[in-house]
Amino acid sequence: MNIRVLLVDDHPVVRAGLRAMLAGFPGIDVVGEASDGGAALVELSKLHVLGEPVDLVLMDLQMGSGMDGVTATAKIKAGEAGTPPPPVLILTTYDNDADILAAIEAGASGYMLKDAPPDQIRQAVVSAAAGQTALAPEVAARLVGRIRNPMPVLSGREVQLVELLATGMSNRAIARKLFISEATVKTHLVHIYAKLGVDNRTAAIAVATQRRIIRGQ
Amino acid sequence: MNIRVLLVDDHPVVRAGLRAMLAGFPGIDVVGEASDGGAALVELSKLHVLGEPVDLVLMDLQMGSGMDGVTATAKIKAGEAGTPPPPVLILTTYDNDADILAAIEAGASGYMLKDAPPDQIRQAVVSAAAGQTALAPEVAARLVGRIRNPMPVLSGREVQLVELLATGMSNRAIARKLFISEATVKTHLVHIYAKLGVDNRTAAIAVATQRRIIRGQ
DNA sequence: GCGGTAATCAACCAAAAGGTTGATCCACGG
DNA sequence: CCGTGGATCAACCTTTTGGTTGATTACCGC
Repeated sequence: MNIRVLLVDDHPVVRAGLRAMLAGFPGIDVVGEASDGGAALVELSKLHVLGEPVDLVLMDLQMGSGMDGVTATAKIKAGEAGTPPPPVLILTTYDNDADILAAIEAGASGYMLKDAPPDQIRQAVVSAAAGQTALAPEVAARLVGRIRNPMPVLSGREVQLVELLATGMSNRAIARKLFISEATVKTHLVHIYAKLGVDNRTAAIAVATQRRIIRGQ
Repeated sequence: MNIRVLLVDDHPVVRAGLRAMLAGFPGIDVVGEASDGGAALVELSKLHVLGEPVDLVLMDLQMGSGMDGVTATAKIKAGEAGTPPPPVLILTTYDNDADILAAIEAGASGYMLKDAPPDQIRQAVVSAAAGQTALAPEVAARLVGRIRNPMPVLSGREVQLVELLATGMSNRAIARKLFISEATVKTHLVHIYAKLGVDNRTAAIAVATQRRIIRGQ
């Protein structure tokens, strides 16, 4: 029985590339495409009622418009497409802590980088479809590094704070955005500064960007 | 006579996608691939001595490693591949002012976005190979908007300030580093905030990074 | 169940940053 | 030669951040 894959990426070029690449591998069939998370949910449900179940969703995290990959992953895992939730394999361009944490938290089964060689992508697809976890070597190394060196590591919430910091938001704005008090924001910041070895928000952004805790662009 | 295209992108997936997409269009042949700018120059020269000239280079600007697209474009236009310089069409993910300007300055004949529909890409390839300029609608709109409403430009000193800002230095530290008073630093910052349309240093860093006034990462 | 960690909030004070006004000096161009 | 804009500085005041202390809730692992 072949692995039935749904592609989700907002770039037609990338969808064509994945389709062409996966077509070269026996045992893998691309049964659908979608340009964003919302379309993916619709496509999943459509394929389900047609009796053509999807074994694996291959999805980019960053979508230019429409529902983003993290949200879509969470909704798929929650069964909101009206289907038994298939594994979701993230295939994206960047490897930073924030993206990886968000994807795993949302229920992704794997995290691969787009510049991976074709065979690595093939293996990841097969593993993820079989219910296993598939991580790119770069990603795996990051996670192992975190475990080996657990002290200077930011919690998920703290990473989220740093991301908002980097957009230039004030403490008040962050508090409103996260529905918490300014006092809590300040507490988080103090912890973040201590962990990163800095004493102000701009230095925290600089260090977090350099350590690839957040993405610098 | 078909248009002979060389693909340059560090993502195998994207190269496969472009190859598959262009294969569907009559009159266009992909005659080579390269994973970065340096490899592109080598490939160009190799195809030249083989008597298989390239009519168009289709290239991404951001290459993970190796020579970046802007440098490669400039070198191709300077004839450093030992060939009559073919037109270079940029096909990339982002539409930043700085990227567009850099590409055009380096001699690119066009600037398209990867999320463009296949037919738009086809038209751009044909136009660029014919020596015309091909701009994505989003890019054209940006350039026109820039002319109509020119963004205030930071002075050299101000850019220098923003660079130091992004390293996380305090006003006092910046003052000492530049041998000026804190008052002067604050004055510069006020001007910078006004020009960038923000009201604090982190937002200034975010905007400056996004506009590629400084480099992130 | 106990101890650790994460997340939440409050009050307070000190330090830094933000905003305003006004001023001097210098270089460059019409 | 006079205006414009860049770079420099000062005084003053308001707002935001940073640093500390202390406390509650909840979950997780042993």
